[in-house]
Amino acid sequence: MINLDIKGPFNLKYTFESGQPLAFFGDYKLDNNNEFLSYPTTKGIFYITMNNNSLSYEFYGDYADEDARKEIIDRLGLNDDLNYIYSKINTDSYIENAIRNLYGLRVTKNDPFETIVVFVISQQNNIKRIRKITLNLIEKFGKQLNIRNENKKLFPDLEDLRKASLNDFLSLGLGFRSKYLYSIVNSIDYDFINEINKLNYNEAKNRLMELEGIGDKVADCILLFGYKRLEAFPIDTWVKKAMEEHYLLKKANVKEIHEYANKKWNNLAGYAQQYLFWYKRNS
DNA sequence: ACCCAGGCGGGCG
DNA sequence: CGCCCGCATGGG
Repeated sequence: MINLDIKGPFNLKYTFESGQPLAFFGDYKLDNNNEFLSYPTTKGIFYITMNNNSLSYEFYGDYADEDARKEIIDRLGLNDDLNYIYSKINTDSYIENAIRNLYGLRVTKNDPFETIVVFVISQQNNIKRIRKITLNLIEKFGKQLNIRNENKKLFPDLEDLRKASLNDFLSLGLGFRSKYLYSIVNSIDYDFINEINKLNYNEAKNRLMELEGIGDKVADCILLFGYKRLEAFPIDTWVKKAMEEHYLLKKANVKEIHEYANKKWNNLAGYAQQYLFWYKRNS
């Protein structure tokens, strides 16, 4: 057991539940005053316990101690200065309500490849089914890791998913997204994934959108949750609805919405988006 | 039986 | 550009 400090407000439940990658392949339980989160990565499995805002963890797999620590800090957004972020995005009463209702929700930084996979699956889909399909992929293509005589599955990496056929994806429930995922895993490599880090936001988004099945919205999700580009502003049906009802007051195209959001919330539009999305979806 | 879900690609005007 | 359609699948 290793302990981690948390600065500022942090709500593990909201962070886990709010439609970010962990919601699609992690496990969360609340038992008395203890919260438990576990999740697989491509290299190991993490077990996190929260009690009275104190966080401890164990991990298994191919991680040096310091890398495991960094994995959790990134994954849960523990280094974000949430009070500063609130001061920048709390611009009006609507988002103020969202922040009050979701106080401590953090934008997570997930593994870029994992994020590409889950958000390609996410299109025209609902959260429950995204999760089911993602767990199917893990079960079928993830490497096995033995922990205390129990066999666990890791998140499949690029090579694991290259072993899949188009029919494999279809049989796991990906539907019309099967051809997208098949095309992507067979056309990118880890250089492609790492190069995104060196590009500015617009360049990175255009690069991602060259892939089949990645459009404006999915590219923004990958940039926000996989690369933690906080200027990314994914516009799905819920966010579009929130923007039209509370901000733009009329139909606007995605370009106008992006400009408006990044102007209003500076380079933290992605954080604002996550609060608007989850708040709108649950109201 | 319809409608929708963290959309995208392609075709048409 | 904007609009419309097909695309798989399961749940309300």
